[in-house]
Amino acid sequence: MTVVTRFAPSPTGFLHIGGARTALFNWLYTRHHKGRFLLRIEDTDRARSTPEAIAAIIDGLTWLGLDWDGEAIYQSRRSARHAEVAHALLAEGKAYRCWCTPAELDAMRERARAEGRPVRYDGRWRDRDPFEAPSGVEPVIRLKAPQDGATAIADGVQGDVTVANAQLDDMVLLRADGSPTYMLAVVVDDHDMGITQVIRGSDHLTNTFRQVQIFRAMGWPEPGYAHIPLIHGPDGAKLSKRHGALGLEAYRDMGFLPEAMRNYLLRLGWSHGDDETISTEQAIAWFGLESVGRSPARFDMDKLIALNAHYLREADDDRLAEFVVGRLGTPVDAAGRTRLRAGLGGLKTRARTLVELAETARVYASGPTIAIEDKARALLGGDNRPLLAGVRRRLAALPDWSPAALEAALRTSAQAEGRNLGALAQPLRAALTGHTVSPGIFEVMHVLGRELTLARIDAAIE
RNA sequence: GUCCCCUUCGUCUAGCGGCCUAGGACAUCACCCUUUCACGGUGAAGACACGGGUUCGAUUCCCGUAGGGGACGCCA
Repeated sequence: MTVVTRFAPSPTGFLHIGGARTALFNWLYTRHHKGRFLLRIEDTDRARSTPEAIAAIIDGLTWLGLDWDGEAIYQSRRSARHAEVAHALLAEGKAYRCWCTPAELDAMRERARAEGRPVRYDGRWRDRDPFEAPSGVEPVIRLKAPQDGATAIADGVQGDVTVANAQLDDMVLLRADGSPTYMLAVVVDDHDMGITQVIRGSDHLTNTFRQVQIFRAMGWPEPGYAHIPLIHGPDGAKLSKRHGALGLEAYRDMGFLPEAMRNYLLRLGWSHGDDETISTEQAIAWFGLESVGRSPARFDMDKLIALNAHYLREADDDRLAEFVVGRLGTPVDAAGRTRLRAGLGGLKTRARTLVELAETARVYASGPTIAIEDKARALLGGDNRPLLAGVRRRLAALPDWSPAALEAALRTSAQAEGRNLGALAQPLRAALTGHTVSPGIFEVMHVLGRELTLARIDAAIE
C-alpha cells in the first residue's frame, strides 16, 4: 500500500517551529516510504484565516525544502461534502439533531465544572423527540457516539492509548449554520484524500478518539496515527512569542540556513544513535516513527546556532556569496564581489549566521574607505604609525603578492624592527579591516590586493 | 475539576535487564595550535525526579507519589 500523509496547518498565523517540525516529520516519513505527501490548508475558520498566512505557510515549507505532491487542498472548498457525510450519518441514525443554545451549553459546562464533574455535553437531545424542538432555534448535528466501552488507538509514537467512551461526548458534526466542524472536516478529508498515516502534534491526541469514532460510524478504514511531542520554550512552558514561536521567515532573516533548521528540528525528538549532523539524504534513509521520542523538547537557540555555523562552513561559496550580497544593504561592484567570493573561505569559519557573515564580509566588499571601530583606532596611533608606514613601503615594493610572499615580507619586517609578528599584524589588521578581529592577515592582504591594501594603510595613517 | 501523555547531565539525546565506573552533541571551563578571532585537537565539570515492588541483577519491567505538558468549543 502506498503511504499517503498530509500536513494540515490552519492559516491563522505564520508557520512556526512546531508546525515546521510536524511538516518535516511527515515529509521524511513519506519520502522514506516513497509515498505521497499532501498539503491541506484547514481554512474552515473563515474569520481567522488569511491569505497572508497561507502565503507564509507555503513560503516557509518552500524555504525549508519540503515539497508536497499535487496541489494544495483547501478545506473550505469541501464543505458541501462534509455536510453530505453529516447528513448520511443522520439518515442512518448514527447522528442526531440537537437544539441546545450556546447559552444552555455554557450553563451546562459551568455547572459541571462547579460540581467537579467532567465537562461535556450530556446528550439531552440524543433520544428526545424532534417534535419537542423549540421554534426559532437552528439545530446542530451531533454524532451518536458510543457510551459504553472504550476507544483505543495504536499510536505510532505514544503506543496504545485507551480512553473510556464515557469520557467522550456527542460532538457537534455540523453547526447550526450548516458548516462543518473541524472534527468532521478532518475525518472526511483524511478519508477522501486516502491518508494512510496521520503524523501531527500531540495536542491532537485526545481529538483522535473522537475522530476515530466518526471513521467507525462511517465504516471507513482508519489511518495510522502518530502524535509527536510538542516543542516547549527554554523555560519548559509552552512555546510562546517570547521564545521561538516565530515564523520560519524570522529565522531565515536571522541568517539561518534551511539545512541547519532541518537538522535541528529533526534532532528535536528524533535520534539515530549518536549522530548529530545528518544530511537530508541520511534523514530520509533513517527516519522512522519508532525513533521518535515521547517527551516534549525545549527549544535551544544555542544548538541551532552551532548547527548553523557547521552548515555555513560546509556551504558552497557561490551560494553564500549570493546570500551575503543580498544582505549587505549596500551595492557592491564587480571587484568587490570577486574579493568577497575569494575571501569567503576565511570568513565563514568565523561566522555563525548569515547576518554575521554579511557583517564581516564588508571588509572585502568595501573600497578604500572603511569604518574603523574604537578598539581598532587605538592601534593606529603613536609608534604604530611609523611602523605601518614602514610596512607600507615594503609592501609597495614587493614583487610577488602571494600569501607566502606577504608572510615572508611581514616576518622580515618585524624582525628588522625587533618586534614580534603580532606587534605588526595587529595595527595592520586595524588599518585594513577596521577591526581587531579578522581572518588571517596575509589572507586579508592577498584578497584585498596590493592597491586596496596600500590605499587602506594610507587612509589609516594619513 | 475530569481524562490522556511525559520524566537520563543546564539543553537535545544514546540506552530497549547484566556491555553503564551511564555514551554523544550544544553550552561552560582549562590547555594545545596561533599574527587576532574563529576553526580544529585534548581534557574537566555535569544526569538516571522520588518511593515501593519484580528479578540473581534495574536507567531499562510493574505500581504509587511528585513535577511538567496536553485535551476537555457550534476554534482549528
